[in-house]
Amino acid sequence: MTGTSRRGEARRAQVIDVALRLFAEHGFRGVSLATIAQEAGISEPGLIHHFPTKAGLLLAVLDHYEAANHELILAAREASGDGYAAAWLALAAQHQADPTFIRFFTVLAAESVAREHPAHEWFVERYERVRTVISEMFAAAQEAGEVRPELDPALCARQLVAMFDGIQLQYLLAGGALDLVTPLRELLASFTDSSSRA
Amino acid sequence: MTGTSRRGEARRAQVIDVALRLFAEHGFRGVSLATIAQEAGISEPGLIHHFPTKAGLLLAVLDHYEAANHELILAAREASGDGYAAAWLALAAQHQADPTFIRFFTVLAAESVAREHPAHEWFVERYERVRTVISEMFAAAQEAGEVRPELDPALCARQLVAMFDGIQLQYLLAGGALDLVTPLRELLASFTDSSSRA
DNA sequence: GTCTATATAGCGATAGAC
DNA sequence: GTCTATCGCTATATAGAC
Repeated sequence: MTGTSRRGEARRAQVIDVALRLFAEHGFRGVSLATIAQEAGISEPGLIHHFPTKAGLLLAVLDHYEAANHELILAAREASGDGYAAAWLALAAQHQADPTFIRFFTVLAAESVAREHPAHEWFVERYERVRTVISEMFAAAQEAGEVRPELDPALCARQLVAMFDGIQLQYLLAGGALDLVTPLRELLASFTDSSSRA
Repeated sequence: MTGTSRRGEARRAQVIDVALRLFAEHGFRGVSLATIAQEAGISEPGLIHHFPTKAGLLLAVLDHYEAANHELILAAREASGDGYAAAWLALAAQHQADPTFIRFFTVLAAESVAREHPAHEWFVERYERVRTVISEMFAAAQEAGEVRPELDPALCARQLVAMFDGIQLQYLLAGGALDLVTPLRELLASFTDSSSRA
């Protein structure tokens, strides 16, 4: 929005970091710019200087952490050899250790169901994109014989994403006293081989 | 809160009905008492007379429709003979036809993740209760040979609830252009018999 | 039991000095 | 690029007449 001085960039990054946590804890409507500014150690007009509107700030946070999440997935996939499933489970475990991420996306996704919500279009497009990517991943895995041939990759993708989101909600409402990984691992196991389900 | 005159009861029911729709469309924080009063054809202080606080109104709506949902489940179970799975699928199909219900619970559940949210405790207890009930249902079905013996009923319950919630979120963000029932039917089928998965 | 009128506070955003 | 000061709006809730 403004210049790209080193100090300005640092400020922006700091604000985005604080905004992630506060949006995650209280939702978009539940937190004020005054609170964000205060927690970031900046005045309210100072914050507005970097992010002219509250909606713009939210979209900046969404873009920033969606990119960060994408890098986590790529890294997890690299680390786990080439198993598509292991990468997702590693991602789930990582988010369980630091729930700010899933808290943010769980709360904001549901809030954005309202058509007038500033992130509505963002989340509509995000879910279409995620379903497509994962569906293609399942199709490739099926081709490689890692997924049972009678399954529909698109349906598997919808199921995996749904259980991921739903189990995160349960995790958050249970105050973290719940395992994120096991339900997903069992679902993925059911995609590969019926006899491998524990 | 006040007397229980017939007219008063009708007003309360009317307000609860309108509040369900508005909370579903905009969330708790996204709608004002003025809007609810206007849509219900009542003045704002008139509404406050019946429901002294906005939080109290929300809890009244939650209790009312949780009870209604419980009756739907019992009716669906009655109608579908005694199959536990068919009842859940019938319920999903019914909510797909009129999404107000799932919209309300999806939006409010995520919003209530914030600890200061007026419905936080309500949803924490609700999910514990739901998981317990469904877990017992799976255990009974397992005893009857309808669920594979090596599965953990509690884990199946968490998975079913999670996929239910997650698929509802996708349904809402896709503007209703998605099937709610199929992903759930496939999951339930994987619980009973591995060869029945399409 | 329902209304008009109003209290009180917090919100996002702007104007203009430095 | 950051500040002080403030605008205009909307929110929940209350007081008191009818």
